Amino acid sequence: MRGDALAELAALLADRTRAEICLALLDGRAWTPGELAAHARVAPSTVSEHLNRLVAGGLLVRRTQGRHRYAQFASPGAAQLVEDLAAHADPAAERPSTLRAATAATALARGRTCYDHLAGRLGVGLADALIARGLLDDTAGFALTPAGTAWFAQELAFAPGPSRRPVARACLDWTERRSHLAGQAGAHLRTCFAERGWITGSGTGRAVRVTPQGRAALCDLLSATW
Amino acid sequence: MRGDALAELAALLADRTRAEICLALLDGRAWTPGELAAHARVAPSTVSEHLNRLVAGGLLVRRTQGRHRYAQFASPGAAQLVEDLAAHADPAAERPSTLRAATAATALARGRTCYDHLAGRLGVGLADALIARGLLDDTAGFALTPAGTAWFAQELAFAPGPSRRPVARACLDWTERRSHLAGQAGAHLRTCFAERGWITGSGTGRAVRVTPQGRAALCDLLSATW
DNA sequence: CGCACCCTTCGGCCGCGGCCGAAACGTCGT
DNA sequence: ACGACGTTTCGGCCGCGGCCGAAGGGTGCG
Repeated sequence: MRGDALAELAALLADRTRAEICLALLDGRAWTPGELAAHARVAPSTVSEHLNRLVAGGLLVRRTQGRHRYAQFASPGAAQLVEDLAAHADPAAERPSTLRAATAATALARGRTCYDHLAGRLGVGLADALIARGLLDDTAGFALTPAGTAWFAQELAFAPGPSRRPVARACLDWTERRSHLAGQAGAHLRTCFAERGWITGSGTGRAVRVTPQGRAALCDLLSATW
Repeated sequence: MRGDALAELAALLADRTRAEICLALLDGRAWTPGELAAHARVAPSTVSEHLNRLVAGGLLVRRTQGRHRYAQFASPGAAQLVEDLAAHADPAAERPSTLRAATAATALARGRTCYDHLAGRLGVGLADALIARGLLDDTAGFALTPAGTAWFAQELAFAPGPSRRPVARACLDWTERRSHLAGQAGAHLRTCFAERGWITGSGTGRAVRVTPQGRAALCDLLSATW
């Protein structure tokens, strides 16, 4: 293979600010340019240019939502690459990872929060189940069907608030590469499930675990199994 | 962790010439600056500076031998890092690797030639066995003991040639991170073993396999098992 | 012992690229 | 519709770093 390709890829991470950005993104969240600028202590315009390069290089993708343009990893492989490099660059930070991060990573992949809603395999699985039952329409983004609106109201006591925030919205999942449910309905799932004791935050991070009661309830409610 | 460390590591590979060097070194051989300069099409002085950076960064180590100063990877982990990056930079080149390179890599780690002598676990194991039997002295580099000289002459029909090349020399092994036997005696082991049918070159590369007869003979000769 | 060769260090040139501020664009909220 | 805000593009500055050629060691060979 040509060295140019390798050098080009490495150059993406060979800048302090871009490295800082990728390290921040390693938490799996999607960050806005403004957040990243504050985090890396540079001007927003600078971050914008860096994001352009990282996207062009295939490491990141952008998702535009209102006046925000979130950035996140393009693939688990890209994130993995950054993690490998970071581990080699700072072996000390790897130590606590060896066992803990491995389980933490699988826990995050299993289920986690994404801002205020549920993501990971749990989030994607929920969305799949809702679609399969005809409660969620995924033909153009995500939208609750009439049956879905009724179901949310009856089963989960959900009534859309007056906010302009969309009721249902598709949110691309980093680990699963598929969409999970965000928006008011997505946020309601999280709070409602937590109130009913169906899910618990496991550990300090954003990982989420389904309780035995939750497993039974969800199985009953959606014919879904976790 | 700080982004600086990650950026610094990535910067090592973020240059076309350095990337070319590392890619060349991926074959496990130790290259001279001159060879690398010809390979990368730059002046020797340029390569020299690049090697300085790569060594300072911990990716490479140098081994000086006569008027040559060979460069090779500092550790299997460093080589792995470059391979990971290269695979991500050029996924097409990865395809033939998936199965073949995996087995090839283990084959190389098991036994291979290093210029004209034996390396890998095979080479390191041979050196260990010779030391254990008091035939090879490793207190200051490698040197044949009187018993070793007699043993090489009797068992392997080895007589040192008139060349100025040292009879025994330690050669740092890339995969094993320990020394194997080079020099006239090391080269003789290889040719003699091959003549007797104890080893065969497996495949097109530099991988070497011990034949069943070789296994028995070596076990008999050195109480060593491969 | 001296020549030839390999490699390194040094000095200088040049271009790439990161940084910022100003200005343009689009979205949200009133 | 208008102002506020988040983001991007553009222009310009500056410094880092890759490149080479020349000069200076160290090693091997005759």
